[in-house]
Amino acid sequence: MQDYLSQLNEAQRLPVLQKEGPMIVIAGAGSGKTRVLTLRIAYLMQQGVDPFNILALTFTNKAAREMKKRIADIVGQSEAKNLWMGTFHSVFARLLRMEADKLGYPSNFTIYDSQDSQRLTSAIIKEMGLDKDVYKYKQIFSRISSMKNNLITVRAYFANPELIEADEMARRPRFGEIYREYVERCFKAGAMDFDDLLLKTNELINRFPDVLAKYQHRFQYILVDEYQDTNHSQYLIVKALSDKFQNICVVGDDAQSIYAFRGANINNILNFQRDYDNVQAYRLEQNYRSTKNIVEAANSIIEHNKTKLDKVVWTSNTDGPKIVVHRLMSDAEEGRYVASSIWENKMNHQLTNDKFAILYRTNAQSRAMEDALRKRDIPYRIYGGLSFYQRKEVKDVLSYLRLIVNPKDEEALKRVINYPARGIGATTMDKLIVAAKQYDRSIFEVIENIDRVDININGSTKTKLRNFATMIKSFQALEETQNVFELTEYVIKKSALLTELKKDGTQEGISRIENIEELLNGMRDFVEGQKEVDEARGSLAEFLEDVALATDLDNDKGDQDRVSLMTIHLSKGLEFPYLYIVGLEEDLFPSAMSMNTREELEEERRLFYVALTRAEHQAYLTYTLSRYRWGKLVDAEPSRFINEIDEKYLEYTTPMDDYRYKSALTDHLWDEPDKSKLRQSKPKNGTPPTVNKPSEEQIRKLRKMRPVSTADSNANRKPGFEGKLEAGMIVEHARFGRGEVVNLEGVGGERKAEINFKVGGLKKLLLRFAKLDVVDS
DNA sequence: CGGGCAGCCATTTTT
DNA sequence: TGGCTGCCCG
Repeated sequence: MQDYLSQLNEAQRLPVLQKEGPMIVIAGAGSGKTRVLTLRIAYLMQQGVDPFNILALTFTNKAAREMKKRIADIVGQSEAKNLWMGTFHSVFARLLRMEADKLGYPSNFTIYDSQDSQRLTSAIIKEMGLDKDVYKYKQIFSRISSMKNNLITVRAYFANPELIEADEMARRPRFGEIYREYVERCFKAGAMDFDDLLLKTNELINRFPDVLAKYQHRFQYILVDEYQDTNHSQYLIVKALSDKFQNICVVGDDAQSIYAFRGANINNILNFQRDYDNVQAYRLEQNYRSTKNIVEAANSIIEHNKTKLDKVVWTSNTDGPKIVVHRLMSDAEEGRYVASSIWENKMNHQLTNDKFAILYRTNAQSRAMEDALRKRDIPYRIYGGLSFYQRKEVKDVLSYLRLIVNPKDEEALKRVINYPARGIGATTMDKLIVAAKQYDRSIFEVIENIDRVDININGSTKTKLRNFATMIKSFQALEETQNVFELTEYVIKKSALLTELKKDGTQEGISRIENIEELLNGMRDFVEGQKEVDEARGSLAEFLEDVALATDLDNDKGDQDRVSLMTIHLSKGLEFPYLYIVGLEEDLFPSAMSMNTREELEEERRLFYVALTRAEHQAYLTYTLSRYRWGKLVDAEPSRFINEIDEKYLEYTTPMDDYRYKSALTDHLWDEPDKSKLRQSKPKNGTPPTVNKPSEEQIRKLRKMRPVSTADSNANRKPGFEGKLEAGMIVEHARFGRGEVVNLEGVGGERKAEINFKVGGLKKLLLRFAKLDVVDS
């Protein structure tokens, strides 16, 4: 242990050695906070604290696993395995299983993932006969979620006239009813959604003081990682549990708070010192991860934020190369640039693929990168998007299993009752749902009692229903004796699911079967793992819980040597020697949807800060002048964030030659109103890229950003041109010839001139495209 | 009831 | 552009 402690710097050692009392560790990016947390826990155990009395909450399961492993290395596996460590969701799911009966839930309750939740919301909206264009299920569900995260139960909602009025104003007066039905349906299905895992925990400790006392006593030492990303519900749980002993240690970085959109409250970390008495505050400011250039560039970004704690991250690492900024014409070209840059770096520095990561703001951006990497035969792995367990075929299998554990699980039932097709269609389902409501039973119970229920379903359909119920019950019987792997193999055969998939001989069909095989492999590993740990928890139920709470990142077996592709959100906590941050464009990053308030923009900026601080050695920033969005080619402007980095850390590498364009190819682009042609003219991969002329404004910006360029003189246009244009001027257009400017409108990149051409007549041209020369003013 | 087709919507981020 | 829903016909 002493060995480990001696590896820490002074700032890191203090929070490790302070055994008791509330403390906050403000940990800058790359400052070794995981080490502090790990060693703090190990140290506590070495000081005689029972691991059963330590609760450590992390942001991802993967983080928990890794930390547990490191602790095991220090104190031994047998001790470490008794730690309560995991995400909020997994820890409290486990706790709720033990206490479920108090809340009227079965201990084998199902966990609805967000897809289940959204489907249920959608079904309710439909059943209530509401207009789906007014009541958009995603929006409605996200409001339900935010209610829950703020502990506004259905009852609290109806007791709050302001909330009701807000929904009336938003023209969705029946939100409250949807909310109520949603909650009831979940309860009847024996299901909790993600937010329930926190909400019900709160309910449990509020309603049952003895239960609270029990867990306060159990969790004498509490540690919370990534505290800046906790929401109100999580905050309250931590507050309540730590209230008795006040041995609470929270770690985080306000500059990396990026989950406000899902209810995270940055004030939790900003106000921590007000919430507890005699808080010890520690700061970890030395960065061990990145070069000086990267650290200081990141500092210069976050400087632009108003809301932040006082902290200066520094490093004694070398300067390292400057951050490369590169402009491209299109998203496809951006992909090619990144791929070839990775390839060059690999060659020049003898690097493996796993030294590289590509980060983007939205999942949709991955495609261009994938295409380019594939063309160069660079292996990659995409994180996020659909997790493995959310793929249709995998979820179908899991739904059968869920039904075995909990036949009341409505969402699982709806998925599989007619897949593979067994003649139980929508009409029958509707009738069953109505009957379930009428008898106040689950759908499965109605099916089980189909002969005793007054229901308008014909005889042959009833038989089909009976067969279905019998099949599920036979699976249940088998669960007693078989492990997850064996059971699942049996289920996919008996349910005819495998046969159904085999019918489809297409590439996708084959890959579906492969995915199911993969699932089975995972199950085999799980079964093996269980034998080792000898944890006697119900293994199917436990498997399903792991799966429900697993993220894509968790599923990573750290396999092979691949380039990582992921959203910036997912990259939090990771690090890569070579990092590409792509799509640095206004409206994309920062996102057009997050620029309405200062708070939103600051969160985007923190996101950029997180992105850049993932880089260890070299970072690349790219942006394009146009990109496909919603299947349409749209113009783009460089992100303001590029300008916010102090220039001295940047190197602009875009050659000015890019601006040369072939007029034959692009002539028709000059008449702006018809943008559709622009789309059609987009060359396929492999042909020389069409080059859109950048706007004067863009050129000006680039100039400003690139003081030492020699290529500037090659620019074929005078800057600031559009500003000089006035009504009455005579101009010459490359294609339309001479004309007189009659009117000007718009600003910046949107500025247009109305010109009366001698030959072509009156036309409106976007100045950023129009190639005009002033002939006479 | 099932399959096929057409039209619609979507892209901000996720436990 | 692509994935999903809803409608229509067999």
